[in-house]
Amino acid sequence: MTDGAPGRRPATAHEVAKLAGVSQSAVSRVFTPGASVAPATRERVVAAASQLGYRPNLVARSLITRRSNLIGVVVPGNGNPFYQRALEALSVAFAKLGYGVLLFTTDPLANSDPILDDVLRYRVDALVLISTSLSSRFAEECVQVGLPVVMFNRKTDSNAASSVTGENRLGAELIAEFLLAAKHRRYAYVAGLEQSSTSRDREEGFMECLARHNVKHVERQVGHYSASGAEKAVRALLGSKQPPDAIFCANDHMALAAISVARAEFGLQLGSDVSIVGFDNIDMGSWPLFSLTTYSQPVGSMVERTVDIVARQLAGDAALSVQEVTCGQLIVRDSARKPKSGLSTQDGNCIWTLPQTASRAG
Amino acid sequence: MTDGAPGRRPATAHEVAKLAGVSQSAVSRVFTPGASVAPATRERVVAAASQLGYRPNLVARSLITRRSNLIGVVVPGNGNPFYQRALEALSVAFAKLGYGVLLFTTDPLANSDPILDDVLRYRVDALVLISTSLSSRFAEECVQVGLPVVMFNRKTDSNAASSVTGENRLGAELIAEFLLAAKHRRYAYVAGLEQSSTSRDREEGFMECLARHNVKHVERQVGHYSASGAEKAVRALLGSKQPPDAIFCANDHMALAAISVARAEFGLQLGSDVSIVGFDNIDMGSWPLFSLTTYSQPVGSMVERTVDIVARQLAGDAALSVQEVTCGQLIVRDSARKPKSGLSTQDGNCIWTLPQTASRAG
DNA sequence: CTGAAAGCGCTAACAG
DNA sequence: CTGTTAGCGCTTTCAG
Repeated sequence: MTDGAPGRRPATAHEVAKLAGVSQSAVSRVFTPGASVAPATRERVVAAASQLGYRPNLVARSLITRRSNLIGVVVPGNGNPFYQRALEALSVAFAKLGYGVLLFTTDPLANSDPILDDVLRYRVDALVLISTSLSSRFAEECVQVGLPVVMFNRKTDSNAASSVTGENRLGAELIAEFLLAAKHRRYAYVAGLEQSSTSRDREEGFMECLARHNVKHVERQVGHYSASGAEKAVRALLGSKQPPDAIFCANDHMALAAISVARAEFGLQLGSDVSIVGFDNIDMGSWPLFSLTTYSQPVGSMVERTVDIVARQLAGDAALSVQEVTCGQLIVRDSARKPKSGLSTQDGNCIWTLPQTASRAG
Repeated sequence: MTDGAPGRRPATAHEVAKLAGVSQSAVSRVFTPGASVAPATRERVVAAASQLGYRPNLVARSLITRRSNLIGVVVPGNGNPFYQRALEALSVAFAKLGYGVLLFTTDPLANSDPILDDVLRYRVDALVLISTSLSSRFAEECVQVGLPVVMFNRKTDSNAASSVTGENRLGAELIAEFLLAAKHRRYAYVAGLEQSSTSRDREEGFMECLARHNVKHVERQVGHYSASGAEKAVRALLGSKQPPDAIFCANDHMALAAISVARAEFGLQLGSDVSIVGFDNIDMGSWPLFSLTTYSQPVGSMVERTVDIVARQLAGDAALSVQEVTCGQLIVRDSARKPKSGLSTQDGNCIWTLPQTASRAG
């Protein structure tokens, strides 16, 4: 009832039409959402279609509508769980809107220029760049060709493409305030990738806030957003003569690796011997073993915003470029020493906000 | 030099032909790998093409070649790092062969039947099912329609579709032998999903081997392959009156969550108070904090095999259904107590093999 | 509401 | 080696 022969090629609208005794365009209409077809006709077509196992060929449809219904999504293949979640959510959200996700994984090591060609050849309707380290020229080239681009968790200097990011600067500042309030002595930052706008913004927020509070020296290492990079960075930090007692890692993935090293290799107690804070709030951070203090980036809303921007651009009624910032919170757990005040509870999480009394330079 | 107007639609072969003063088919040939074109012609076409920023429209090509150059990949959205790695590797490998990856994420909770429709509509050339819990009818339906299907890390009873799996049974048996050799007393298994062939095979291997050695009672919990599921399972296990001292989790993702709970909530010392073993050998298992003993599934070779099967099927010269098993090893770290003998080193890992003296029933 | 006709951009025989 | 001629399977006017 669903197919003819095993290996036969898929039924066409033409064949359905013949079987149903109608014209091929009638078949097309039945499978076009807004078209008007007589109930009787529709019924016969549907019957014939299901008998033949017919499904409209999206390729053919794309050719004429000039819409592939495909969204290209570019993800760096570095094992960051935050991207996994984002990708999962994007995929589900786009599917719900009838779009397919064409996945491109950038090898963090190799040159990823050919991806542009692939993307353009496949005629994707839009492109989502998940915080990848592609040259910023990339996005601009796409925009120039008229391809809507949304950068997820990243920005470029020129605001040619839209972007959805978390509160990188603000979050990092708050983390600095938080660590200061708990009276740490020696601070360190573990950067992601040097080219990454996200890592830079977080670093600036962190460093500048510390500077405002007269912290002169802040240790710095680069973790390349990878677990092994973070491990090395933290070994260097904690192995030095005057190890820091407060480490801010540019993202959770690195923060977890940092905790692993601090505990297992240096025998340190998190939250007392050393404080480690991350950024993202990935699921694993809440595992009792890590209990990571972190500034959250709400994947759900970020994905929502992203999908929304794409949808609006595709509908044609949107500005060409939007910069969205989604709000997060400082989620307090046990990986960092806690200040006396400023703590409260929200949605089952302990969060920290800057007490009124403290000064907050703009 | 790469484009005409900003928002204009992409150049067509026709336009390139006009500009180059050749026929449209000449343009087509220039962009077809094996075609014969006079050097002079090629040059003019290439020049015109680059001036117009022309790239062949894969959609149009697909329509006529009846090949979308798209491989559908279905992944369960449960945050398992093993799948993330597999997906990354598959994506890179297929890209290298000129295929795009169309991603489908199954919501572990929701019904995923509509995916079949999507997949078929997009006319993907082949389908890779990453150990998803889709009804086994799914794969069979695809095969019946003539769509090549490879199951990654999973099998169905009917061998209609090809599959690439690790040594589930053998690995689990070896784990049992390993735990027995280290003289544990009370054994437990944390299952994945009940429907999962992978979890069942591992359970069978584990249980039967223990039974052969006269272990009567083995505790059992279901972790649903999720971190939170595993946490619950382990709490139940370790919170009981007679907690097990040897726990085999159906995969690493759950094993890590289990370790987290055992250490942080029960204050247990891994490898002495309790032994936890996983399956997969994901990167995080080697983090010093976890130091997970596990049976490895080599993602690299599994992906290679998968891509190879797909490629062969697409080339037409392959058997319709192949069942491949890729070999792994028992990687010994510190999360489980070690036996006296059988340990050796390989590729920087400590591995365990069954000492000759012990009996090994078939 | 329905059918006929004209393509979407490209590949694949064919003659030349 | 090159141009001409048919379509691939579908959407979309346009008459009826």
